[in-house]
Parts: sequence; C-alpha cells; structure tokens
Amino acid sequence: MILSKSCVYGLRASVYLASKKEDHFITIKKLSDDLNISFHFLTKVLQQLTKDEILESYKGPNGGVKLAKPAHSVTFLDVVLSIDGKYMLSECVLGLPVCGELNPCPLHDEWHQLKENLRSMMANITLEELSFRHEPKHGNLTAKRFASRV
Amino acid sequence: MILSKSCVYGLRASVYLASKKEDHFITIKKLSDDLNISFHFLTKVLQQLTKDEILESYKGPNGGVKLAKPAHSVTFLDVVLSIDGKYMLSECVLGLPVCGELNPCPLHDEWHQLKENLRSMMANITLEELSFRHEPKHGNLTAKRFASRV
DNA sequence: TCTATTAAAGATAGAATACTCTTAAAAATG
DNA sequence: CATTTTTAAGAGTATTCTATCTTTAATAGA
Repeated sequence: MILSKSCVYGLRASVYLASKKEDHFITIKKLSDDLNISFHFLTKVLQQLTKDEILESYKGPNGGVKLAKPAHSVTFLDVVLSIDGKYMLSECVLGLPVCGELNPCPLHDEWHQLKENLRSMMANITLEELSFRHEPKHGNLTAKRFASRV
Repeated sequence: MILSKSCVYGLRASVYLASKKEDHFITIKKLSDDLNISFHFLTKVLQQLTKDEILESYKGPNGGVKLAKPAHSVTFLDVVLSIDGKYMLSECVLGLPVCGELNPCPLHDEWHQLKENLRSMMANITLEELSFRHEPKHGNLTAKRFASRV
C-alpha cells in the first residue's frame, strides 16, 4: 500500500470537490454518501486538509467544505503531503536512517530516482486536471459499484 | 511507507546473506545481531522467505539459513513479492476496485506507469548486484549507527 | 432567543501490523 | 540416548491504523 487509506479518501474527496464548479460549501455528509466513505472517518481526514488550508470549512446551516484555492493551483502532491506526510518520499528503502548521498545503501540511487519520479508525477498534476478527466465518465468516482470494495 | 517493515528486514537479511560467498548456513541469531533486528521478528520474516524457497533453512547445530539459489538469480522483486505480496503493485491509487484499462480512474495511466517502473526497477536488480555494492563500504548494512533508528 | 444544521474535537472500539515469549521439532555430538 | 543448538510454530502483547460514537462549538434562520 503506497498511500494510506486516509490519503486515498482525501484524494477522492478533493477530486470530487474540484469537479464542482459552483463555489459553495458541500456537506461532508454528501461527500461521504456519494463517495461511499465512512462519514466520521472522512471528517477526520478533511479536518487535516482544512488545517493545511487545502480546504476551507464552514459550520452551521449551508456549511460544509470546499477547496480553499482554485483547483488548478492544488496538486495531487499537496494532498498527499498533508495527509501522509513528507516521510513517505524520504525514507530509505532498506530502512537505514543515515542513508543518503554520503552513505548510500545498496539501492540508494535507484530508490531515490523512483521517489523523485513519484514526487514529480504527483507535483505535476492538479486537482483541476484530475477533475476534467473525471467528468467525461461521470460517476467514475461516485458510482457504488466502483467505490465499494468487491 | 512503500514497503512494510517486515519486507525491509527481509531485504536487509537477503542482501547480507548474498554478500557471504561461503556456502554455509548462517544463524538467524547472527543475522539479527549484525543487522540489529529483533531476533524473533526476523525469524518470522525469514520463515516466509523459506516457504517461498528464496532461502533454505536447516535446524540444529551448524544450522541456520542461506540463499536457496545463487544470488545472481534472486531479484529484489522476488523478496518483496514474497513478503508484501503482489497486491502492492496492483492497487488503484484512489482505491477504486474496478479501476483498470476499461474504467480508468483519473490517475490510472500515470499510476500504472509508476508501478511498472517500480516493478521493473525491482525485477532488474539481483541480490548479487546489491551485495557487490554493499561490499566496498563494508559495514554499511551492519554498523549500529546505520542500522538503528536515530 | 430558540432550534436546526453542520464541522470540530474527543473518546472508544476494532483490525492490522509490529514485536515478544514459550514450546516443539529437528539435527549434531558426545 | 541425553544434551545442546537451532529453526518452526503458536500464543500473547503493544502499537498504529481504521472506523464509530458522542459531545461541543459555530452559524443561520425563524
């Protein structure tokens, strides 16, 4: 499992929010229903994104969450770093804490390259781009048959 | 965390074993001491590698474990698949169970490519190659200052 | 101000992973 | 055959991750 479940839920919700052109709040209840994710668990995940100012939240009637910035300025990487932290992209593949350029483990170079590819892939795709791809096949993220474990 | 801790321990032990040219059994006690890994935990991990015939084990005096095949014919990927399973390399990044060529999630293509790169990186490096790199800086894997968490 | 709505926060429970300890089984050696 | 060495197997504990439930705080609107 490369990304944690929390992170995957956060990504799904973020892409979903990016696909909403209207600039109003969406309740977490609606998100959790449409994405088929536990309401309370999703709430925790989105709180983290709110703390990191990727989302903006509002309490009370007509409240909910929405993207804090335009979808084209939020990257996939932003969401992943907010939820899974930066360690994922810095750990040595053999778990050696001092592995680095000076004291490389036997796999250091390949692993470093792989992590950089992963990072740049994630940094170079925005939520807007993802939401565009989502749109043509509407329901790809939300349809129960896709969103529930088989 | 891309690979589980069990997997990382299994890799460290495998590279260590590959660096031993002599074809005799090494006790798990020596492995766990030199690599600074819990003996009992390492035992479990190596049992899995033994089941999958990556290692060969022998009980009793002068027993221990050793590679079941020449180091040049065991890949990094073999060890990872044995311990973490193939699931790691097949999951959809957004957790959608039916994501695939026919019903791609918004990130399917990039993620698929990334996983293939990861797979080929792991499939194209053998334990022998890793042990060669290990050798010049003897103690890279075993020195306490590297092997213990800071 | 009162009530309904909604996110935030905290407490708890369940599941998976990481780790430890004990006993059993296999093998060597005297 | 008894003792020692060593892996195998199983049970048990701890920690982290995932998920649920309850209470609190903020806001809108009547």
